[in-house]
Amino acid sequence: MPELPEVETVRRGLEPGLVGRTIVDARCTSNPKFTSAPDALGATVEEVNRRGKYLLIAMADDRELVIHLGMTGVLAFEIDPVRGPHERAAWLLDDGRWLTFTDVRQFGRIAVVDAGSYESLPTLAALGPEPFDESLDAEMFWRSLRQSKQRLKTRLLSQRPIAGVGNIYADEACWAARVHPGSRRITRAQAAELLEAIREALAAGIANGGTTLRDYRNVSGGTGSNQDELKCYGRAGEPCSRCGDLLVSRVYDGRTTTLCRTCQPMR
DNA sequence: CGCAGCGCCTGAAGGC
DNA sequence: TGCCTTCAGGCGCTGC
Repeated sequence: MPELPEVETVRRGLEPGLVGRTIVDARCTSNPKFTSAPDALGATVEEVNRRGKYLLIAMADDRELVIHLGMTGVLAFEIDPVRGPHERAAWLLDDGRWLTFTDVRQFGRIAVVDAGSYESLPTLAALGPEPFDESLDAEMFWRSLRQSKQRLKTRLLSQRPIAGVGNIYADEACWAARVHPGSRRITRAQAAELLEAIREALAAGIANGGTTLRDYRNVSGGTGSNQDELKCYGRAGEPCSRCGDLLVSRVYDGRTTTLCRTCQPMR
């Protein structure tokens, strides 16, 4: 499930091959989530940017090609792509290569919008600050968390307090910061610890080329290695590497959550 | 307006 | 072996 580190890895892989290229052909399937892909036809790519989990491909006509990978979206450069059953869209570049978008579960999304106009993508329009934005400090983060009565985990996944955190990195960061993901109120000090833990977890994810549990691939088809470094996510039933107590699994607002009851007390 | 709940979607895995 | 059920989960949408 691509979260910020996976999307950033994809962004870095796309950038050198995409900037300066003009889109000369395009195709898509009939699922409305992907039918905007051909709207980028004729445009020249100026920048490959990212906000949270969204790829924002800036084009010379002041529009943006927005791509969200959803759960199983994979972008790849290919010379002569086999149009497999899961290909949802593809763009032919003026150097003869195709950029293909495959997405088994079709949770991804493609949109072409006027630059910065995100009304059709409400989560992007209301996205919180980038994790590595220096103007985001612990006080601001704590205030944003406090604004809501939602559980901490749910609030993090809303993308409002901070952009780009999904289920994996939320569990990892809460574990590292010793805060309970089901908590509805955390202290200023806990928020400071959590912000630092989120930054460390995401930075590690990027450094390791992302987390590949099943579907995630970079644009070269390779896997990441961060799955080998996870301390909490997906390890329910195994001993906590910090205290030895068994990690447990909970469901909060429909999201499976792993935590250590000893290291992460509710208060 | 905030937020809980649901639906989308398919393949893997587990139960019988 | 094969059928059926459950699960994974980000985000958009609906309705309270």
